[in-house]
Amino acid sequence: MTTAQTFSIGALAARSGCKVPTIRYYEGIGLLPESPRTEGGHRQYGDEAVKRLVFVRRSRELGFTLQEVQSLLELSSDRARACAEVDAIASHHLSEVEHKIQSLTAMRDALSDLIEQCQRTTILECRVIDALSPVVATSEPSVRDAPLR
Amino acid sequence: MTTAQTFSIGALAARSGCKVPTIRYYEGIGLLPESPRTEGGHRQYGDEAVKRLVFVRRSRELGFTLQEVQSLLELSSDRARACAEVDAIASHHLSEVEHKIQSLTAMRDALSDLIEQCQRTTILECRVIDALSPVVATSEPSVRDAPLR
DNA sequence: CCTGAACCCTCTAGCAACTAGAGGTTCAAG
DNA sequence: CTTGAACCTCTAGTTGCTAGAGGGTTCAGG
Repeated sequence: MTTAQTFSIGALAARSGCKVPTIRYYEGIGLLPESPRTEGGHRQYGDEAVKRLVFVRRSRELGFTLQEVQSLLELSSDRARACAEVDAIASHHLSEVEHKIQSLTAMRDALSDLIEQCQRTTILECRVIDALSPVVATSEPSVRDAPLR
Repeated sequence: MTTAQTFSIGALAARSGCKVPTIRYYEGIGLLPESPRTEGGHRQYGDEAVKRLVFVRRSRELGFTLQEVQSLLELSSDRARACAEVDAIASHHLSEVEHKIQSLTAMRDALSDLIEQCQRTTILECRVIDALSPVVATSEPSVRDAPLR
């Protein structure tokens, strides 16, 4: 007899690997459906909730935004549908991740260069501070044109 | 005669590469000192402000938090001080950056594996959805123990 | 001197994705 | 029945800005 078991939000948290407040938060923003309640108002869950929540957690671990997770969840429920949209979301996300890796790598290289050069003496000679400190034209607004943004 | 020139927040933005609201925000949180004002209440800046702001912008580009930037600014003003603290901040930040790179790289690898495996058919066979969807024990709370947090 | 455009002002609210806390209620074991 | 753990809601905080409303100032041209 595998009767449909229900369990509390704490148990769901333990089974899914999410924290209790996070689950409530997800429900609040509509990522999880509102659960049935006990008479006293406590949330009750079943195995479906665990599945959905683990799906969310894994997606989050891969760096998908909650918006993307929402879309993935919707798409995943329609099993006959073409998975091109899933692919599009994943590919787009992949390129964002790659972009982040690139800028972090650039940061890392710049930082380690700086740190290496620093001879651990005084601020006066610190390469780190040096590199951050700009040399400003003594008075006239000559740099006015630079369209930095 | 290089008289001390003053200029508006817009000009400071142009010279520093920061946006106007960002400058006001920095002032609001105490990262920049309150500037003098014109009679009408407009902020007035000089070259010092440009230096400080470019320092901030460069630090931000290297990924330092505003807290860290604050500390770096304070340290940098004391030119006789040992730069060990600067080094500590930078090194700590470097290790955080490296850590982020690692987790993003792991994400990237997992994602590109998934996407590669997906044969662009239907959701039913989509590897991406597969990988995200958990296989849950049919009823009993057997996984209860996992102390994930 | 006056007008009008371009700039400036403050204040509030919003984003992502939670986390923390206050203050109160329910559940389940003993 | 009592107790303490777990649950409830609600608000506010985090980071680093950005956007908007609703207004005031500045300054060059006429």
